[in-house]
Amino acid sequence: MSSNTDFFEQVWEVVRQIPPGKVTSYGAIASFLGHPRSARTVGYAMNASHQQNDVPAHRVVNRNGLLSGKMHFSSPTEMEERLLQEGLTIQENQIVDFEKHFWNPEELFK
DNA sequence: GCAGTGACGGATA
DNA sequence: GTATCCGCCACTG
Repeated sequence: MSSNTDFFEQVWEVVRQIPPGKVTSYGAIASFLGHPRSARTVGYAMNASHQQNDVPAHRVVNRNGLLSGKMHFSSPTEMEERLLQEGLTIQENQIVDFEKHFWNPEELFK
């Protein structure tokens, strides 16, 4: 039976597949799940992903490469520090060369 | 049940 | 390129 929160689980499942050093956007995940206009809900799922332990929400940023959700982590610097550890470069709360580190869920089918 | 809000994104002006 | 509006889904008051 599909619950109304099934969308959240779908989002978490995709986010779990994001390889280290890579990032994706809310819209990309939403579109991959068949809801190209539900990027906001993806963000909401990320907020709820705190109860999960295998969801690297720090690898999900907005389409602008901006760390829009850093303030929602345990510490406002946790997201940035974690991305830096994975070899990414952060400047002004934004990922440098975001397009180069962008990971699309379609890669799962490769 | 209605209105407002949110870790967004695309279209339009 | 900037500013504004609309849409989408889930949650709260």
